[in-house]
Amino acid sequence: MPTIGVCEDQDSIRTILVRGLRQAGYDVVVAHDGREALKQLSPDKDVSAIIMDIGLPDADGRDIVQALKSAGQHAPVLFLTALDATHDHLAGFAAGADDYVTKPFDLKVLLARLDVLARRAPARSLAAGGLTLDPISHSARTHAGDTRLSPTEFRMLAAIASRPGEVVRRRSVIAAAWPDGAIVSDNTVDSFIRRIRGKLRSIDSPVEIETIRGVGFTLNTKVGQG
Amino acid sequence: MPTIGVCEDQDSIRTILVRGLRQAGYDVVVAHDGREALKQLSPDKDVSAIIMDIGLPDADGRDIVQALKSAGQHAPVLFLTALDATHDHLAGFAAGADDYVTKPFDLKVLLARLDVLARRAPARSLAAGGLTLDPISHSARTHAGDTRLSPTEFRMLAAIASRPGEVVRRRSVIAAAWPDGAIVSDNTVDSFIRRIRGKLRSIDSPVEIETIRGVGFTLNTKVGQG
DNA sequence: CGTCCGCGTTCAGGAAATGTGCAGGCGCGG
DNA sequence: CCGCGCCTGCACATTTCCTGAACGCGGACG
Repeated sequence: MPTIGVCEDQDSIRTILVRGLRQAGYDVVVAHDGREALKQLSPDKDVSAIIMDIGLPDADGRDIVQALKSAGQHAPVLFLTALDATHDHLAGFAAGADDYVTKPFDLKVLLARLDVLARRAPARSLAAGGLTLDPISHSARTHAGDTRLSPTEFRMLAAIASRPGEVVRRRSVIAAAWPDGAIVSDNTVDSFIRRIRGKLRSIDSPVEIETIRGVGFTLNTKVGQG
Repeated sequence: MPTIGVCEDQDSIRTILVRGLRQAGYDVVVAHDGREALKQLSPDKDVSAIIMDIGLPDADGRDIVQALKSAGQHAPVLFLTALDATHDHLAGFAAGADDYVTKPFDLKVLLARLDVLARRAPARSLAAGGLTLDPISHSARTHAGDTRLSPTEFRMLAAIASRPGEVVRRRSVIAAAWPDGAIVSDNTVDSFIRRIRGKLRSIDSPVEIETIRGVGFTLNTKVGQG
């Protein structure tokens, strides 16, 4: 579920990275050069960490990182580069690196280092109108307490709560909560919605799931509450 | 003035570290072995980061770190060791490392990495209250007594207890308790969890291992207890 | 050399949580 | 007033986990 940004111009390395990250369960945003990185990794993009090459064709990766940071992108950065000298390391950290790995690199070790960075990043708890979702423990919390959701329940609720006010179609809910291509009857979705509603009620949630007949669901703040 | 904890048994290296750190403007707390580290770096000591050797004379540095973390010491940890193999790196990160540097090392680079760690505010308050792990004797202690754990049992418990409140995935548990690449059936993990639970019960532990179905395990304070 | 014991592993059975979907009724919208 | 879509309560299948026990391997020990 967490997303990693990758900026690397060499095809072979980029492929290894992307494949490894996906296999490890990350979503990946890819950029092939600095220009693209500035767009793909802009501060509004929600990435947990960034892997940045230094020797890009159109810019110095360190400059890109500094530009991103000054623009407000605070995700931790891991430089991945062939530059191994002491002053290269120091320059990398001076540019705002959170980690610095030299090529050739060990994919497993890189993933472990990335885990550390992603874990450090402020827990991306999804909050909407007094309801807080904790993706780590699969739980939902309000002022009145918290409740644990099953994996499927949590994915469904997260899909709906991540777009408060908007209407989320049944298709979207299914796509978010079930593996690709899964065949799920509408009735099953309804069943889950019912259970989630029950759990939200049990913790006196200030928001509720509203049904948009014939379309899908939406998250609404309850009347008479905050 | 930030303080750095250093645990290293080799005189030459320890001297270089301490001198370099002092010159860089840090206060330094020194330990020569695991036993001393447990005292000098206890959770009430306010250190910004810890440099830990793995090959200590009286214990494994990784076990020391996990014991410290389960006791509530959440300062970031940098392992400094001669163990360079992939599985050594992975074992280090599985044990809760925030960085991992191999000897021989470049002092300037190490200081730069330390800067990155020390800059981060850990801001954790949770502790596995009432349960103390002793990495030297591989035992767990409460007010009611103590019990010995097998090496695997201890590493599993340490992995879970070193992150109180967080959910530790099965994968992480396996990564922390078994060598890299080991094929461990879920059933085996369950079996160990059961034995650990039994031992915790036998010493009337105020905390217990709770399973998060489909995800992993977490350390919880028992209801009705402190 | 044989025995015992600690340790890691595995199995079978059952319990519990979760995923799925039926049947019937209610209510919204036309 | 009708029909479809949604809600509810329930039953069933499946997955995941717990329990109790046993096995094999190796080291310690006599």
